[in-house]
Amino acid sequence: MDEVASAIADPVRRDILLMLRGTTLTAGEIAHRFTISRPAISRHLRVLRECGLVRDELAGRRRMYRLDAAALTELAEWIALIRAPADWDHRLDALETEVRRTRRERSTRRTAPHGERTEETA
Amino acid sequence: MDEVASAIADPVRRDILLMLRGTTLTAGEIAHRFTISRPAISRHLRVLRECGLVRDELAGRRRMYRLDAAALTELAEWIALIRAPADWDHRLDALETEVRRTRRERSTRRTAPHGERTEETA
DNA sequence: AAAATCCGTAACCTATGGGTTACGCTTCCA
DNA sequence: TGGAAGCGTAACCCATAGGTTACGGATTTT
Repeated sequence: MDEVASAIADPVRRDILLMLRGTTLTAGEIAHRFTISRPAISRHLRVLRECGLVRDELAGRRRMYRLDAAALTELAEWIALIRAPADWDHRLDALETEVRRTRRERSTRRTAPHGERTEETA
Repeated sequence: MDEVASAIADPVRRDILLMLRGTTLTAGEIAHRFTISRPAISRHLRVLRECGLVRDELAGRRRMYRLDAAALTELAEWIALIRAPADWDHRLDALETEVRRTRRERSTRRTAPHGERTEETA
């Protein structure tokens, strides 16, 4: 967990992770979006690799990178543990509201996966 | 956000935050639970103070420390953003179930669920 | 086959982090 | 009122992080 936390403590690495959401990019494509040197990016990528936040795959002379968000789970759970005691009830209310709103929004934008359950009362 | 992330990247500081859940402790009480020197703990506490994860208050010749979990919000939201795309619908289902279950459990265990429901921004 | 491309590694420098011991300032107490 | 208690700070040491330039090893292209 130490490694993951210190990995995302760097703004460059956070930006890399953000730009990998949904896509896969080559090392060169990533490096090209920063002003710092390419070797610096290469080492950032190594840090992300070694803590599991990123997976790489050789494709010819290029190397494709993709996000692996599962590496964040442990840290997310620790943060949840710390945040839990504070203002529990209020946050649960807000959370349920948000969950309902987000799912409703998604099921109208896409095709509804399973039955409609938007009218249940708590 | 950099500061918060790098603060919780250290296991000693994570332990300090954990032991501050729910209580307030003096610097001495905290230091006494570790094997490393007291000045080292003092500096860890300073790091936590300066990034807002901890609040301190002088009480005579002692200094009381308490957790301030709000400092984790920004980082938690960033992590949520990264984790969001994966398995979105399924997690929303599970989340709503858990929210409902947890709140029901809490309102039966305690006296009343907040007689007044204040304005919800949703 | 030779050259260009893609990308990691090595060597180097400086800044920062975390530990230690020594010290100093308040505050309590006998 | 003098000494002990509680804590932060300073000075110091060593390891690590992050940047740079120079280099090397595959793969593609011409």
